[in-house]
Amino acid sequence: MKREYRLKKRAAFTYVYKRGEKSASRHLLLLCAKSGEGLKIGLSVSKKVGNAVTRNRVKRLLREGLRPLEQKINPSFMYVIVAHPSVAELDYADVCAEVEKVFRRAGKLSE
RNA sequence: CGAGAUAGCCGGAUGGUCGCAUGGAAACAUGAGGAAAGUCCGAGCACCACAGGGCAAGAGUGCAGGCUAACUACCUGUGAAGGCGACUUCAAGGAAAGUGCAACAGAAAAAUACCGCCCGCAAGGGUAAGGAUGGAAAGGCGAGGUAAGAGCUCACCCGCAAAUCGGCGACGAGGCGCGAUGUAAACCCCACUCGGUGCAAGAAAGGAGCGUGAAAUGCUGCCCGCAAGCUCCCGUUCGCUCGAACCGUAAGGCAACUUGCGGUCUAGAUAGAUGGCCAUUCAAGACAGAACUCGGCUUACAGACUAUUCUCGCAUA
RNA sequence: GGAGAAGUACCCAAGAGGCCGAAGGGGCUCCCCUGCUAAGGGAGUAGUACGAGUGAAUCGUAGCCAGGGUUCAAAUCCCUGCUUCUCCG
Repeated sequence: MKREYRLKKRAAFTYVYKRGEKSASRHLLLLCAKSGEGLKIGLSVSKKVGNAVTRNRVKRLLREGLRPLEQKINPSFMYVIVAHPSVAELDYADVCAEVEKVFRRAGKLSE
C-alpha cells in the first residue's frame, strides 16, 4: 500500500471514529468519512488482538488484502479498518474475502 | 550401555515472482532477536550556570582478591548448606555500642526462683541436680565435691577462641583461655557508594508572554556561593546511528578480561518498514518484532548439535 | 518508548510480624414478622481443596495474585514473575 494512501494524523483518526458511518462483517469494522485529499486508509489493531508479532501480522495481511482493491475503492473518502481479535485466526485467503466483503457492504466499491 | 553433571552453539534452508522501508541519478544494495521482552541494576549522551561546598534527610551495597568505562554484574578463591559423586546453591559485616521484640504456654524469654532440695523456731537466705512449658531454658554426660548444690574441680565430648605459624587477603593450622539465647530481609552501629531528570531528554529554526536584580527560576530541605535569562506553543530539521562496535587471528592470564595485528560498515522507521503466492527439501519450524546506544541480570522457548570434558552404576575383556 | 501505583470472599474493602481460626458494609441463603410483598429483626456465608473419622461434631495440612527466601512464627519483611490501572506528546 502506497504511502500517499495512508491515514496518518491522530486528529484524522478521531474525526473518522466520531463522524464516520459504520459497516461491519464478522471479523472487521469499516468506518468511512468524507475526505478532502483523496483516498486515505488507516488500520487499527488493538492490543486485544495479540502480542506485537500477531498484530504486525494482521496489519500486513490487511495491506495485502487491500492491494488489489486500491483502484476500485471510492477515493473521496477516508477509511479506518478496525480488526476484531478473531482476525488473528485467519489466513491470507480469508482476509482478502473479508476485506472485499466489508467494502462491498459499505457500497464504496466500483466495478 | 544406562543415568547424570558442566560448558558451548544453532534458532529452518534455497530459488522464482508481486509488494514495503532506507540509501542511490539509475542499475542495484541492505533490511529485527537470542532473548529485540520485563525495565531489575550499571554506564554513555542531553539538559538543569559549573554539577560547586557544608549540614541534615533519604536510598543502596555488605566474605576476600581480581576484572571493568561502570556496577549490587562477572571471574577465581574462602566459608556455610545440599548431593554417593561430578557438581550446585547462598543479601555471607556487627547481637559484651545502645534500644526494641520473642504472642500463647511457662515460675522465669536474659541474670529469673513456682514446685522441689538445703540452712533457719521464724523472718529470711542459699541453690539450677529433678519437674512442667516452649522454636529456644543458661554447654552435654559421668565422677569428685557440698548443708543442698553449682565448670566449683577433673576425664571425655560440644561451641567460642589468645599467642604463634602459613597465606596479598577472606581464611586455614593451632590451642593459652573462656562458656549471657534468638532476631539486624526490627530500629540501629560500622565501612563504602549515590545530585536530579530522562531521547516524550534536548538543540536549531518559527510564534507568544515575562524579566534587568530585594528578584523569578535553577528537579529532597536549609545555608554559602554563582548565573542573565526564563516559561509556553509548534513537532519541520537535527538528536539517529562508526560504536567501551562486530568478525578473524596471535600473545598474556586458571578465569572474568586485556593487548597487538588484519578485515568489515552491518535497520534507522515516525499510524511506525520483512509480507503474499509458487516450487524443492528436512529434523515440519518454539518463544517472539528494533524505536537513542551499550555492559549485565531476570523471564519465555519446538527441536537439533558439539565436547581428547567430568561423575556414578552395570556388563565384557 | 519512559515513569509510577495496586492485587485480601461474588462486589467494596480493614488489617501493616503471634490474640487472624482474617474486622466491617453490600449482595446471597435460611428463619421471624405479614393475608402476601417491601421495609425491619435474627442467624449463616474464606464451610475452598486434601486427609483423619461409619456419619455428625471435631481435628490436621494447604490457602490473602503466583513462586522462592528471612524468622521459632509471614496477608504483613525481602527477592523474582504475572495481571490490572494511572501519568508523560
